[in-house]
Amino acid sequence: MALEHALLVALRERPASGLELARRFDKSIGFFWHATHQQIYRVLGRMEGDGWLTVRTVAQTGRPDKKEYAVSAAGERVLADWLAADTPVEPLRSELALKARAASYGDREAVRRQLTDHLAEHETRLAAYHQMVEEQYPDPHALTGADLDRYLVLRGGVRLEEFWTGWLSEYLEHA
Amino acid sequence: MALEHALLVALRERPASGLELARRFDKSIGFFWHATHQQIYRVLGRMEGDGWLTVRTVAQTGRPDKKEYAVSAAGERVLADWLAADTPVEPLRSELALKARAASYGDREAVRRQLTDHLAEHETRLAAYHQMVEEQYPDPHALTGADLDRYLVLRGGVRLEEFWTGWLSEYLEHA
DNA sequence: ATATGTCTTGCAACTCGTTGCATAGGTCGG
DNA sequence: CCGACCTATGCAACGAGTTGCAAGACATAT
Repeated sequence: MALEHALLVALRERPASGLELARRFDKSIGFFWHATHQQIYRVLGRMEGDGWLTVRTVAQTGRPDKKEYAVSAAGERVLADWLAADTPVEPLRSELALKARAASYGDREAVRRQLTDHLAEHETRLAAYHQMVEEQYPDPHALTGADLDRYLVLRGGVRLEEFWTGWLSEYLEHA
Repeated sequence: MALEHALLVALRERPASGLELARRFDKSIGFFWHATHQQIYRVLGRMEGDGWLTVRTVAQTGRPDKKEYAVSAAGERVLADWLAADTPVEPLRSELALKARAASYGDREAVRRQLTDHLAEHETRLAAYHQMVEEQYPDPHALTGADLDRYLVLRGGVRLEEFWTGWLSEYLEHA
């Protein structure tokens, strides 16, 4: 029930088409959210039907038309209501942690290999996030408002990758 | 598609009934997994039908009978195969991070309040995990095999809560 | 002009998970 | 005995999310 809100946030930052949103969800917003294009299209349609969004067809040169969505006044209210509502502490699910716990019931070396692969992947992401911080936020102390929020969430992405690399390193070192 | 495997792990550690599993999933295994009892009952039934589990009805004093499930030989094979299979890096979803990013589109103070609540909750969990480490693993260096795995996953729980408390503190301090 | 590719949107079927309710056995207090 | 409550299992309906496929618009190359 929260993809709607993720889309409202993304469209509030900048109006976009379904495919553009799908791409954006693989990037900045994607640190803490993810969605496939089908899911996005379906929900966009429902939100438009509910009057939360306005659409306009945009002709493009060399490409098919696109439908650009923007947040309506009603959508703004939905967004504000959601922001004010309590947020449950989300339950976690990590298949990898489950495998780490169960390693002795199968091929322990195979499990180690997967943890090693994930460690490399999270190290790559961590480096990418660090680069984003350097390039996009050279002077964090000067930030305010939405820019500061986005920077601090990116910091959360950095910290999350540090959690993964730290824990996986600890496991691989001791087990 | 992985709740099956979580149940195999839990039942491999110790045979149990549906309700006992539901309770266990709120505790140790629950650091990195979660499931409701309905979901558990349904999947247990399917797994039994697939021959992954064996059942025996256990009479209890002062309570209704329970159906105690255990992993069959076929279930052992499924478990081993799963442990050897690649694990995709799981996409993350955090409604709270989304709200942090969107704070300027609504009542910023209300968002801060939620982050503060979550910070308190994660500090509580962190303290509980630390206590578990002290009580259950007084001498980590002596651990091996499945015990060591369980300890290291609990360490992951500690590190994850440290991520949350660290990030939320940073956000609240600067935004 | 035809084939190939890619951008954009979308449908249909399926699995997974949650919520609300139901049923049955058993305890304990009044 | 009756009502309230706990344990244990389960059904039905719904919503959310994924996967596979399709179709139309436009571009480029052969």
